[in-house]
Amino acid sequence: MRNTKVIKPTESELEILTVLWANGEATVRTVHEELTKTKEAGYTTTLKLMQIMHEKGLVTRNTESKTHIYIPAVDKQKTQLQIVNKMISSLFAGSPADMVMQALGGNNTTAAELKKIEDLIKTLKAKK
Amino acid sequence: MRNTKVIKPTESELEILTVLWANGEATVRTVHEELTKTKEAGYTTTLKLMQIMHEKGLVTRNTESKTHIYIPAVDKQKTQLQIVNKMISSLFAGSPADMVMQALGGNNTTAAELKKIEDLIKTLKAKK
DNA sequence: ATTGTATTACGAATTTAATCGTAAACATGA
DNA sequence: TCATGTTTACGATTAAATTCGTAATACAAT
Repeated sequence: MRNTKVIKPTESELEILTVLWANGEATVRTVHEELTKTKEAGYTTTLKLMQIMHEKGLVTRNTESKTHIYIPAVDKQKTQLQIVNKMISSLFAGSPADMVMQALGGNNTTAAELKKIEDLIKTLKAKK
Repeated sequence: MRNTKVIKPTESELEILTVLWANGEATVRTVHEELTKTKEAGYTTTLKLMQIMHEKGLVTRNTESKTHIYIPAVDKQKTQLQIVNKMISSLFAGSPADMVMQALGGNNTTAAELKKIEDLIKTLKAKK
């Protein structure tokens, strides 16, 4: 089986991946500016993190021009699922429903969002 | 406002909290034995973690008898919600529905669980 | 060419989390 | 009392994640 090695991104790495997923690809500067909308960070810190991510294989990069362009190398859906599943098993006794109830119950979820989920459930039930 | 300081439990601390929540209270030995069902861990490591949790205020403890009894000091629902919300905002662009769809879609969720969620949504919609 | 600016590379320092060895305190039972 | 086992306390070590200073490199403008 290939790809047995599951790389677990850290908190900071996830933030960076999120920017990359949203943009398809990005320079360090772009990522950094996106991040600093939310939190403090030095430029070289972001750079270093992205270099480490490259070593880990979380991203690839195009180094043709001096300003490197970073591309996410892990799938968004897969990564999200991996993290959500981990949380479900470690914090919700393996019950997705329990987790969903927390997520929906505590949040001011909009009617539109509830509808989306309802539809999803219908689809899932149909598959059974 | 009181309780401004939000303590963010680490991964290991969450595992311990989960045991404490399930039991109401527990000794280090109980917690440790519960943990080692799932993973490797030395007794003093578990002890140390629980002592640190006590320093942080994540647990209280009764030291009347030599064998101390630990009691969770943070609310289960609140803590779960805090973590789920953080994940929604950092990894799902703030959309609970997106997160739920990942959680349900990728998982082999049982029909019973789907039903539970459906009911929950009905309740939430009724409240609007 | 020279200067100024942006970028990468490198490595060190710091911080936080996790692990574990050892000793002291205490209780129990022989 | 003495030996044994359990528990706590303490501190050191390791490991992982994060931060950042500094230098080298490239590029552009003058």
